[in-house]
Amino acid sequence: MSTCKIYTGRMPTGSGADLALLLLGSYRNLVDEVVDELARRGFPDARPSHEYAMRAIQAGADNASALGRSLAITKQAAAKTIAALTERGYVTTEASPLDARRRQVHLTEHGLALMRAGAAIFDEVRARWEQRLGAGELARLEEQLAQFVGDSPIRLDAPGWVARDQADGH
Amino acid sequence: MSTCKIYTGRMPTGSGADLALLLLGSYRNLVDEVVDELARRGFPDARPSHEYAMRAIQAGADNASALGRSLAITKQAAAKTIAALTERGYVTTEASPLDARRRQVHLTEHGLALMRAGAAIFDEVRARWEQRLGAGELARLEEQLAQFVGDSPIRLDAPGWVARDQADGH
DNA sequence: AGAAGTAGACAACCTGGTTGTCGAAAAAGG
DNA sequence: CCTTTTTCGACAACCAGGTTGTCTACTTCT
Repeated sequence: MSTCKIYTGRMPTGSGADLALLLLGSYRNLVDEVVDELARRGFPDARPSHEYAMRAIQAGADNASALGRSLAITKQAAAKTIAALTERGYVTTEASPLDARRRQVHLTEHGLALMRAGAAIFDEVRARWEQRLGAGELARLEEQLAQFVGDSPIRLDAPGWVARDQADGH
Repeated sequence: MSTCKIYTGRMPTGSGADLALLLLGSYRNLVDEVVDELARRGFPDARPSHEYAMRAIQAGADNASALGRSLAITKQAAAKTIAALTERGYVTTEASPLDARRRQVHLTEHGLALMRAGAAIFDEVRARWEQRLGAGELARLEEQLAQFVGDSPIRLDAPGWVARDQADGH
């Protein structure tokens, strides 16, 4: 509890570095909450990156190379992701009849269930934010953020943060 | 150029998952810009995590254990960070005269220069955002984000994203 | 003095990425 | 039709930034 914070609340709203911390912190809070709730609802091994990868698969990136392109990562990394998803039973692969090189990926029922649960929880959390801010305010915030994001592909090579409680070694 | 995007702009502002992507994307855009500019200004090996670690060091976390507590990571990870900073010449360590176990860390002139440059660039980017949004708007946005962050310590175990151009293997 | 706690080092490991190389299959083009 | 080029996926080695667990040296508390 006494972990002193790198950013100790209510800062004077001015420094660019703090703005970055605010953005990162908000993201983390949102995502951590979703991951925790997902674990509680029977998906203890779901990681943020899985969600995004499965979205891309659902949207048509049904093989390693395409998934890599879609996620702006290498096909090798994409293949690893697919392997992880397969291990956990969220997707299956099979040989493509059209192209003997391809291994075609698609979601299992379990995978679809994860996506439904994930989307629902995301929306719940967003609804809580909306309640705190007011509907118009949140929409405005999203619009403003969208301006900064522009049309740049969002790279989510953000890795390991599962928000496990940090118990310092022994 | 044809990397299809996971989030293709102007989304309808409603889904919680997209909100997460907006936050992450904004953060990445901001930080990538700073890292790039830092490289251009003579700090080609500066990583986002360095900035944050050095801030904590400057704020008094002048040994591995303290730095770990400050950053909410293990002391081992903190020691690795200190090693990386030392390698790059941003900090030096010396034995503490008061406590023979401790290795006291402090910033070098080069490290201070990095921090000055980093802060300046961060502020420049923020100023550009402010210009686009209007001063009041950005302040409001920051305030709203601060509400979501609350007083939770911001964990920045976000790792490897340096936004290097993704050239797919051969 | 002795017990308990803390600082840091070392080793092994994990995750989500990265190169680079390769063989097999498909597509393009003479 | 045969050759060249491209693409897909696999394998191996590596890296960054974390994690545990174990261990020794030093401090502090009683």
